[in-house]
Amino acid sequence: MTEFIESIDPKREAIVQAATRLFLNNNYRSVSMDKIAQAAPVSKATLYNHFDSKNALLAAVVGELCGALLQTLTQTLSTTDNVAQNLKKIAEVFVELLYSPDGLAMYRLVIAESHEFPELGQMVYDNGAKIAVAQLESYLQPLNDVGILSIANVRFAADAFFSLLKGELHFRCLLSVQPPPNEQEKTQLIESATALFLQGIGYATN
Amino acid sequence: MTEFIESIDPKREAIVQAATRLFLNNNYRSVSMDKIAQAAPVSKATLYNHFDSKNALLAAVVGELCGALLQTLTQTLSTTDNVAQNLKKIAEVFVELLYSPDGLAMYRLVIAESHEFPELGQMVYDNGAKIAVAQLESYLQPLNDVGILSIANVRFAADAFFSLLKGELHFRCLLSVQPPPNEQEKTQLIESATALFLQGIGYATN
DNA sequence: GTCTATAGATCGATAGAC
DNA sequence: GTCTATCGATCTATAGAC
Repeated sequence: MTEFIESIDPKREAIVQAATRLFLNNNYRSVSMDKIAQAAPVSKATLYNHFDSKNALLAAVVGELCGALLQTLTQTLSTTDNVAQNLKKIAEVFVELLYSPDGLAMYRLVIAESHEFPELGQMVYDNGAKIAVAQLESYLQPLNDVGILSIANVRFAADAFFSLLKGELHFRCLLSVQPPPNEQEKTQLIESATALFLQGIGYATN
Repeated sequence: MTEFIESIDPKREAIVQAATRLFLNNNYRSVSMDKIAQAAPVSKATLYNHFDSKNALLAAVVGELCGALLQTLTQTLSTTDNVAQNLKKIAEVFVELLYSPDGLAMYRLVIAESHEFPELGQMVYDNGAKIAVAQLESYLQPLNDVGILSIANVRFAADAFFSLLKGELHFRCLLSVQPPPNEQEKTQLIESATALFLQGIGYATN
């Protein structure tokens, strides 16, 4: 059995952290390598010793963000048999991620750059939405088989649940038209979305 | 009665058109004023004679795009009394806009820049999603009052319908993870979303 | 590996002739 | 209004000392 020892390079870590903060808080294009080096703080030569290019640094940043994202999404859930309760638990994790300042910033960052840098989009999708939808799908499928739910297309239904949670509110937040929702607004969103979804897939709440 | 005569400046028109094409096809930051002037084609001094800055040019571009957007969204609809049919008509217009190459590109452009340029987000929201949701809301409200529908929150329901149409598919397209849907896929999306929505708001299809 | 210093290109914006 | 030419700043990336 081989043992993997992650050697942690403190300079590299500092660079990635500084770059992450700058990329999320500002536009990728408006952040220069000088600013990143200054914020780390390291010299620019050191920066280029660890990362071949600015694009490579962005890939590393998004990669590490995806790691954290994946860890949050795959945390265990669903301990009760109550479908509505379990859906709300899933919703809470998702909504917390989606409307967090970093979550919104990552969304903006990746959407802006994925057109000229497709690997980014693939990475975020595979470690985010894809996992979430697959999890919900594998939760709904057996319930549908047994007849507790009556869903025509389970895959579409799983998509739909997250879409309802995203909603136009998420769009407004991305456009900086309104600030992220507070706890009360998030709870209300989850309630409304869950209710419409459950009725939409033929589950009678009571 | 005063008559307004729009004097059309061909140079200005050429600049806006060239800038629109470049901004939509590439990242705003990676498009230089030199490239825009070259594509128009005009000299850079002429460009700055018509627009004070690159940001002002972006505002003009997005403003004109919003004009076209608004015109498409406010086109008359709903001639039949069939709720499902009317929803599908609304959905068709919305989906066509949302997944068109220019629609996706505009989405990317505005999301990327609205954080450092909030007027952009406000403009697009006021002339796009806001109008669409308001229209659907004013269509659903009387039906709900009469009891044909049983919606707890009409505003949320209107939001929800467009969210279902957007769905994770839109996210994947934005991330360049998959190409925009073809006609068949769009029709299927509209069918699935409408069905789930109608059942979710308590409308019995038959 | 890490630093200082700088190359070489390109950026947004402007001056001055016509 | 439109052009050519260019300014000063800033960008990504690298060279060379230690």
